[in-house]
Amino acid sequence: MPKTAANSLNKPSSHKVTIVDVADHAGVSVSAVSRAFNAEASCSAEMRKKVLKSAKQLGYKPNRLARGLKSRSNLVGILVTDFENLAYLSILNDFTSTLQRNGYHSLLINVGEDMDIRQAVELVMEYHVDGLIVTSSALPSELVDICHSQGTPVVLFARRSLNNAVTVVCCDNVLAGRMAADSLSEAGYQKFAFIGGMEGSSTSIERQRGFITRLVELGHENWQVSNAGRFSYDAGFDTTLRLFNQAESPDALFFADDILACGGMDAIRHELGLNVPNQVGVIGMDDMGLAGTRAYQLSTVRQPFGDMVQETVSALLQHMSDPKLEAQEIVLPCELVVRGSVKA
Amino acid sequence: MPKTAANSLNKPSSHKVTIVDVADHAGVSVSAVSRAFNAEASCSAEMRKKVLKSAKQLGYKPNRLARGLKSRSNLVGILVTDFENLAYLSILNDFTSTLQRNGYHSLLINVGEDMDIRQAVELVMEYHVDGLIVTSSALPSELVDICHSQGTPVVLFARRSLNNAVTVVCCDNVLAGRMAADSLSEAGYQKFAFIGGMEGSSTSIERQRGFITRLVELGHENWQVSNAGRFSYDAGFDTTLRLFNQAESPDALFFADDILACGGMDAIRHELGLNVPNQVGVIGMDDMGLAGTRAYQLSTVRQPFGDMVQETVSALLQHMSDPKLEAQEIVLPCELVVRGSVKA
DNA sequence: AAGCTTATTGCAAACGTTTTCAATGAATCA
DNA sequence: TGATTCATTGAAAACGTTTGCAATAAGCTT
Repeated sequence: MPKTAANSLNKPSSHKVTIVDVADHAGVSVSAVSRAFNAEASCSAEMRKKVLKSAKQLGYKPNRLARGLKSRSNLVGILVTDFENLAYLSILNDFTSTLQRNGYHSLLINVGEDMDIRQAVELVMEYHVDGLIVTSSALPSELVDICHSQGTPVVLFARRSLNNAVTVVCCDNVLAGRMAADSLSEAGYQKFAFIGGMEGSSTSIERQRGFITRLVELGHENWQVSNAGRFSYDAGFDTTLRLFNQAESPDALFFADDILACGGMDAIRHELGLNVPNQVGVIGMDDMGLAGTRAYQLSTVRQPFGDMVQETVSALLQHMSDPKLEAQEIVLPCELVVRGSVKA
Repeated sequence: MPKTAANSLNKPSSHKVTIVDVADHAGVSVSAVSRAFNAEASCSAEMRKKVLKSAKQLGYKPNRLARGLKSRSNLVGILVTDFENLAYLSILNDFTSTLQRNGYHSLLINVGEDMDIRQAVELVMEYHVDGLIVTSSALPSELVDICHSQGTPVVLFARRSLNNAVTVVCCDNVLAGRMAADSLSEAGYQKFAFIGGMEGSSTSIERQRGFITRLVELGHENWQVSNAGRFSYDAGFDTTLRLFNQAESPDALFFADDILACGGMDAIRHELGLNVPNQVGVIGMDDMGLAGTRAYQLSTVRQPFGDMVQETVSALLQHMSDPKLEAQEIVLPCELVVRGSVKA
């Protein structure tokens, strides 16, 4: 006899047990049960004890959807575009665990081909999330307004905003570029190149600006800019190859991203047969795990992702508890990590 | 004057616009509006048109929490432990986008320090998810029962189960181990070692079993097993070093994971100064992006994660539309990817 | 043309919580 | 002791949907 999944009668609490079942069993009102489950509500210790006992006996678990209808959903939307950047795995790890530790849970939205940023925002609003985190992506101020009009706070992660009505957490990408320029210049390299990632990416543009500006300040005139089009190993590899096939090859490269830099280094070493760091100096950005391996020993400008996540969640929590808190811009410092890809 | 976020009156639809506002505006019943928004419901074309027009004018968006109270939430829980394995970024990318394409959204739960697997399952049930995906983790049959008793289908990803009441999608890890053994044996290596990942990980154990069993079948007697304790670069590096400091060093290594293998290769090349593949042969497992770089050129047993994700979602959707569909075990084939870390 | 199916609509009852309000009783103060 | 606060509780009204049921209208069949 094929048994259907839903009607097994093995457990004492067979089907769905609700708040009223608990109330009946404990001989108290529904409101009392509700209050027993909400720490901040007014409820005597003995009442709470009695209710929780009944709840445990019956196997009661509150329905978060129903709760969300009247109060908060405990859901936070996380909008992610950057599934190409390996650093995002650990970023997601940090976001989810930090949010969970604070009693919130992650509605992860993949904004890409099938879903643009505005659809994504509208979607999470339909789920009545208590807060929204937008990673590495511009957010039209019109969408910020939608969120604010519903009382939903938003924090932008790793992305500066033109719109100053929204809180952002990022690092100083311009400064990062300057640090790379200083480091390569000090090491004695002469012919510089910047290799950018995705076309129009604001982070890429800022890093480029800092890098070039600083080179000019230092009196260098031999520099060029190239664009890989994407943040990927292959793009870094190919673009670097193209760069060295031109009339004048550079001898110092700053890549907008570590994965680009790894691709570039492999092209330089294994395809062009040049020595890093003696013939060519290389600096990446982010300090993802791969950068520290013996195979690459990549010098890089470390982006403090861990701290950035903490700051982002913390800012979001603040905005949630105080809706009239005003937007702020939190800029964390980058750090140059010196390894073997630049001359001493 | 400090303006509170929620009471701006710039937009025609200032506060929350609900289904009854739309009904009033369109001059129809609430039920009609509901049906207009649910494709499968009985509703005339003109009615739907009229309703959608009003809805758009008022800026109405259905409340998914309220909907979830009576019917489905369109939420799928994804339980992840493996934030250390870089392959999971692309896996998450595939899961979220595939689910979205089918109208479902991802409640991503990080099961780790603060939240064990049973808390995670109970949590997603509180959100009344329509389905549950559990990645690389054992699921006690008691928890499977909880889900089934609520009518929530579950699919295990990349993990075989002792419990045959639950659908699983995985690859044949034993066969993977056998393929690695065949490849290293054919290349002429003599002294074999298997380096496992996390203690007790079923995938690690199965790969080891296949590897060793096949070696024995092929008549080899010189083999050993070591355990890195984790699936990480450093663990692979250190464990390999230890292995070569023993009396008899191996000349052929099969690692339970690509990242372990990369750590191991770096130890062999840069610390021990040995040549890969001439002095030592190395095979990894998964074929994550890093394996294909010029720096590593790692031969590996490819796990078809993309297909596995598709099969997982597809199986979940089937279970959701037909609750009495019985559990199945979907085993996808692995593939040996030959690169430069094994002699020709 | 009368009866029969079928598609469309509205009414009202869920769905499982939270929260306002008023009521009760205990405790504090003068 | 009587008046006053204060904490605790219950009743009932939301919260914004979906859906079973009955009613109506419209299209077919004979």
